[in-house]
Amino acid sequence: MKIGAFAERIGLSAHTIRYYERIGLLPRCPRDGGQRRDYDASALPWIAFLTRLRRTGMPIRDMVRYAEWRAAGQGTEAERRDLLVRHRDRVRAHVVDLQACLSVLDAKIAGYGDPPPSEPQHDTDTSHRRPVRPGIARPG
Amino acid sequence: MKIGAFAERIGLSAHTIRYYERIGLLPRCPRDGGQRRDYDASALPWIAFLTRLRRTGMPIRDMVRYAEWRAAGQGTEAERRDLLVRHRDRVRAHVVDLQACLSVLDAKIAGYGDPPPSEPQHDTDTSHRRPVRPGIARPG
DNA sequence: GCTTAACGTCGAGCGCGCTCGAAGTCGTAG
DNA sequence: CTACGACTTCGAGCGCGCTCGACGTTAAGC
Repeated sequence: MKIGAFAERIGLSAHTIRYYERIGLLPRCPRDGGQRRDYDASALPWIAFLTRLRRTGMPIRDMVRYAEWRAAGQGTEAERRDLLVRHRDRVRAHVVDLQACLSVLDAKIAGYGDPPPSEPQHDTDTSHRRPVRPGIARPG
Repeated sequence: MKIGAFAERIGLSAHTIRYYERIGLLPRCPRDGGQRRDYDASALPWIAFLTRLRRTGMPIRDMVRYAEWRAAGQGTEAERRDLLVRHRDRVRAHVVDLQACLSVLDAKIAGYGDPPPSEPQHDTDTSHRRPVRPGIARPG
């Protein structure tokens, strides 16, 4: 599988994949005839895990450390585990914070009242909505 | 309250506060004797809300749009509400994704097994931990 | 009056995570 | 044989959200 098809499959650009290989996130991949990258499905789980680390906000330098430990093989399990545990704890705290922010957002939105039905809604059943009360002016 | 004290109180740098004012996130604040910014507590709720928008990942350009609508006053409630609703929906989706990633992380960490008790733990009660099973080698 | 620290404006710079373009190589379709 | 498009390496550039430094002014304490 060439890098273009692979990129499309995993939802990254070919540029990004080469960049990841360059900085050591991805191991040097096998080449066909010595030049062009040729991927197979065995690379997918690792990349999927990497993208999860990214989406959860792990800095790339930490991902690189993890990748180095992984490449080093046995003897690095404790470090890898610690890194993941610390990351998980940060992510958990972040989720808690986001949820708190969400309730603030909900309150703010409720303070603006229901939207005017100027455009017909796709969902025409409004029976579940709370009655319209004109919003009281607030700071913000 | 001068900008230094204010900055310390809200947890932003004076540089950042001036930057926020420059780009229109904060209204031009009253000056003492025409020059130096003089804040009072009435600015706090708005800044707190702004920092929540930031922490939840709203781009600054959207925050500026919101701030402009807020400054424009009445007649912009629908726009403000829509912006917040769209943002809230993105944040909700993000939280869902983070939670999914967290369970992957948990599984990965579990795959490394319990950490070796080389350092004495602060929590010496280990009765709640699952029994030690040597980790099975896995990719990653 | 003098020192000093906090303030002011302005614009440049930084760290991050890509993103892109240039310029060349290769393999296959027509 | 030719054209094309996907690949290669390399290094520069970008968008974001600050962050900082230079340099001048000003108010407060001694």
